[in-house]
Amino acid sequence: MARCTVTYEGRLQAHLASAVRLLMLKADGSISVHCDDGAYKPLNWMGAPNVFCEAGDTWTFRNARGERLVIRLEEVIDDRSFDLGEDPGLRKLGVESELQSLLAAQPSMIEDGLALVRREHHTDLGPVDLLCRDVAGRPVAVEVKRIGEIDGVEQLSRYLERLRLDPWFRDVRGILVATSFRPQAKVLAAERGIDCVTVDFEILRSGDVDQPRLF
Amino acid sequence: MARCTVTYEGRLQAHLASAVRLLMLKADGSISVHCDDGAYKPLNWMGAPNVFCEAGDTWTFRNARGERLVIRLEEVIDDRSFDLGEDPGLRKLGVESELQSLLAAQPSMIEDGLALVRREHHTDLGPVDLLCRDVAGRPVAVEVKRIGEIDGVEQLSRYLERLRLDPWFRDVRGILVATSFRPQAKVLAAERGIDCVTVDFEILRSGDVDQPRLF
DNA sequence: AGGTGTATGTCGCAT
DNA sequence: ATGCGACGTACACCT
Repeated sequence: MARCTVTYEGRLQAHLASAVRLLMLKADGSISVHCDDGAYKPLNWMGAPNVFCEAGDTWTFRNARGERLVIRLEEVIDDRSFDLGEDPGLRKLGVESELQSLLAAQPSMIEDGLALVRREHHTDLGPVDLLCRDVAGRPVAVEVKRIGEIDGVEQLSRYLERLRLDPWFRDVRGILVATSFRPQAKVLAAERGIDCVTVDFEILRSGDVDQPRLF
Repeated sequence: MARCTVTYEGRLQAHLASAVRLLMLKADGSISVHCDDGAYKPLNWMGAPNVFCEAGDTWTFRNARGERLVIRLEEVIDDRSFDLGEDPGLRKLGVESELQSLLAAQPSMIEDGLALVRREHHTDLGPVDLLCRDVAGRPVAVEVKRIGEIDGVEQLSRYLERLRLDPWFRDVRGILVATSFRPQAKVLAAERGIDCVTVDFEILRSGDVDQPRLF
């Protein structure tokens, strides 16, 4: 805890005038500067790896990209150090990768009779989440999102455009699957001839045999 | 500083097994949980505003979106409180807004004879950064980015598509201006008939009369 | 090292 | 409240 000024020069220039702030120096060599508002973002920071240089009351951190963080300490109010040890880390459920594997195991939840051909099918522009075949034998590119937004429509559009250059996928159609949709995404999807399908995590999990449990 | 377990349920489910961590409670009521790695992201957090409930060794934070963060304290190692006061805040230079105003003041830096018609011209799909007219009198939509990426091309494409529905802008062309470009962005821009122009902050600032200075 | 996609992104601004 | 774009986005993953 210290009264300090902070200067960052790198992707932009930033300056913090003198005030009392929390300086957090971590085991990996990273540094962050926090004020008394905002849970998530530090005011300023420098990630690891960086080169630390102490000169009098001035701390300088430099990284490989030529960025520089300079902290001038005017008054150290409190200085404490703790040994935290290794952290077991965060276990997460309900992210896009889980959604994708649940849907890969039960593609008929997307559309009646839909069959999985391949997961993460590679195109020049990136991977198609699920490549399927519908009940009529027509190829279907499925893009999976937690939330259906305009970017997801654009992404699937690019994949479809690229796939259709291949005679095998000339008549491929697209489905955007998500747990919820923004209105604008639905509008754009309709314009592009892409179907939007809403799915539910609970229902998908209840239909899958070996579902993980957190608690 | 405390040995604790943490559970979050909201946009996803997350769980942290028992370990020693830094719990940061700020003046705005926000809470964040930090381990000994990573300058930027907390392991878990709940922003303000939220409702705090203390019951024995268990802290619960709830927000309006129905998200819930539960911290179970197993051992408090250190508990300190500091008054930081108001922070003067971060002053920044070199962000997109500065780039846009520099270019608005000197549109000829984008292309010879280019003249500004309007900044932030509104379309149904969002604002066009700079609406201009070229030396031949043809309308030009300019999208300004610090870094030219594929998203910027998509964004400008959407604006152009929408503008061209208006007879006044039937023959509008697009220019993406940035201080640097990703190769993929240039490829997609070429496909879409969009020009890419690279500019330099230093040169733009030197051509502008009242440029701000941080230090 | 560079490109791409995800995120409990956050944050600010306009509607 | 929601939509939308910027951010030193960070971060994991892949080539």
